[in-house]
Amino acid sequence: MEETLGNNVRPSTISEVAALAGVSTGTASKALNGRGSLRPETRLRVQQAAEQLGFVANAAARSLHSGRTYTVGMITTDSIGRFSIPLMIGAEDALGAGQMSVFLCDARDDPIREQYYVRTLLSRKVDGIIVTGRRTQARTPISADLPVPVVYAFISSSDPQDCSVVPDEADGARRAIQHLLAIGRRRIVHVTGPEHHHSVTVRATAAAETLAAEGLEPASTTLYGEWSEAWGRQAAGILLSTGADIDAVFCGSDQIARGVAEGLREAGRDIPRDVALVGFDNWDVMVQGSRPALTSIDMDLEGIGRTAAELLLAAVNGDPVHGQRALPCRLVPRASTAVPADPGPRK
Amino acid sequence: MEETLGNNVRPSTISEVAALAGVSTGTASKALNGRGSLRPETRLRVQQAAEQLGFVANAAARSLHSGRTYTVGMITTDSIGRFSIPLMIGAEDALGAGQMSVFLCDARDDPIREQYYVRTLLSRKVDGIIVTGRRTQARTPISADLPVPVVYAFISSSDPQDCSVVPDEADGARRAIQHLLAIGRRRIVHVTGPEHHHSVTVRATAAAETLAAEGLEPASTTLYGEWSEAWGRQAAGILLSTGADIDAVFCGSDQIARGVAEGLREAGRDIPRDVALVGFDNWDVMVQGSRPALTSIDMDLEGIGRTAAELLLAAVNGDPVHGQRALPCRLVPRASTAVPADPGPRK
DNA sequence: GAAAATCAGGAAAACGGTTGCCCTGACGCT
DNA sequence: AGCGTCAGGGCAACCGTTTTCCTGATTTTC
Repeated sequence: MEETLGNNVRPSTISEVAALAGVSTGTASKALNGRGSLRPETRLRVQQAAEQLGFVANAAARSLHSGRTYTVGMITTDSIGRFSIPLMIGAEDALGAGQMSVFLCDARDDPIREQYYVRTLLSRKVDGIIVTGRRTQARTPISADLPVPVVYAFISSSDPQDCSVVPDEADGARRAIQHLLAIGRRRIVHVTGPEHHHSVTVRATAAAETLAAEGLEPASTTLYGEWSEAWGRQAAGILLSTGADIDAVFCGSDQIARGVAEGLREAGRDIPRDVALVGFDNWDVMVQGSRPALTSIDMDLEGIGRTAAELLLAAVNGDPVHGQRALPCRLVPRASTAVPADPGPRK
Repeated sequence: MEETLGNNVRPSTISEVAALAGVSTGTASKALNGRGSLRPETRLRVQQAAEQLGFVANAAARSLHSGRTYTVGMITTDSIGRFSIPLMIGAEDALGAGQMSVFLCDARDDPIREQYYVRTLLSRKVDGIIVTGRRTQARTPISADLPVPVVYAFISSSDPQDCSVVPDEADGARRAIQHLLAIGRRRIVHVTGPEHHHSVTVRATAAAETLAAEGLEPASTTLYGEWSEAWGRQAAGILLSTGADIDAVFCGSDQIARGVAEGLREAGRDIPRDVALVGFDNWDVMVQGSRPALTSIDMDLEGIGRTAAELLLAAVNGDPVHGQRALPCRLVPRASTAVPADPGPRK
């Protein structure tokens, strides 16, 4: 009863195909791979036999001979999270198109686990490894002298010789400020995350420089806090209570921006009329849930994943790229910076 | 310059190890795997040679012989999303502990892609396949008569003989209602997602039945809408304008609950004093961002992923389990149902 | 001290597929 | 008729590892 259904359940081998087609295994192989010189009729006969048996070549056996596995490992250093997913999607996209399969390894920020995974991946003879993680800050390389190419995505390697693909966060901050300037705001303040976070300092610095380049000063000292909505609400309170004269806030994350939006709105400030707001990350659920919808900076994580995968493929094919590549960000305009004069953000 | 660093870069084979240790490859294999009868001294010599060369056994060659690859495929039917991640983490957890590696396949809801991936996985001779997806609704099996076991996680297969692990959503709804009853609420209404969504009907039915079992009727007809905060806010407006006399709302998702919370709060209603609120999903960013923090139903997605992986491992080891397994939900109490009398939710 | 038992390790055959080389036979040419 | 050419397809080596079988050598046993 159990297995009444199964007929072609047992995977068949090329010798069975060959036998059915009445040829040798070598000939069968050539027929299926379009090699050698065979009569079209023979080729067809083998193909039909393979079809009939549901034959699928054993990748292990094949790779044993070719040395290539068409497989890569993807190590995410901290648990698979909001940032890792788009990166993985992007990478998987580019690799899948290249007929590669992906080994998923979640190292959970544990170096031991990570080394274990590297070892496993090497035993599986992956053609390459992609390392991703939550923070853009540089990390120590996963291992020196690996027999396969490695590309870091989002996270970067502290070894400048390693290939890393990261978002140009300074570019993102610059775009945010320039956008606010473009809609006529001049009294701009920056509310962001923890002061010692790499992304925070990069973005804050770029924001300040962009203002300075226009001969402007921040409307208030930059507010550092946590990556949370609660901090955003608190920051709004601070801005209101100090009576700072502001007409725009650039936030270090969408969550913070959403908190700021709530805080300001509840105090009767209109967004964007009184205060325009720009977030960072372009996290759909935050930018859409916020009232009004948030203008935000998109780091194009999927693009980063895709680029990393493409560079890895290039390296696998003997064209290694060294050093860090920073990909530009994109500003996505929404209601929180839609000025009255403007009929609204373009679709 | 390029490769000055690499010394042990080329992966070494067991015959190199054997040569270095002065034994045959067979003996080297035995030494490294603890097989056969060898002099301790010989064993050690081989191990040191392997260490020195950084030898890692080629998994392809090994699996060619053993027939096992210690590899499973994980197909996520719709794009890797909020639901798939915890599932994947759970599965990866259970599999990693079992020394298995995971092939990640994102089929993006495309049947063609899915079949392509199944084929690829079979060619890679995975020991089994886990299928996950966003909806809990049953789906057609990925393929009939596969030579390897398949387990569905979160999503379920329409073939009752297939092994599926799903959340017991009715149980979740029951817990939500019982919790509200336990804190003394009697005039309860259900606000949820699209009427024809499988999860929606299951939860709504269970909620109504639980109320009925207590001899209660819903305080208002169930409100069906979208899975969004905006709909939650709108629903709050409807409840307020119809003047329904309610003291609790059970929502079909945390996003809806958050919207309801905002809507009610802005109308001056106090949560939980006037109206208690329970969400569904226990999505951290929503339950924490909401004011007050949301009591929610947790489907234990990680547990589902883990269980699915465990069942798959069992099947791989010759202990197949058929049919559907529904895992209970868990209510996570937070401020939105913390009644004044109660000193607050237990940590 | 010889036969038997035990131990250590080597040789070789798998696993499944690919590929270079070689053989065979048909055909065309002189 | 005899030779060369070439298409078609078989043979066998090889990829890296495991495992079975087997052979010497050593130890045990009577």
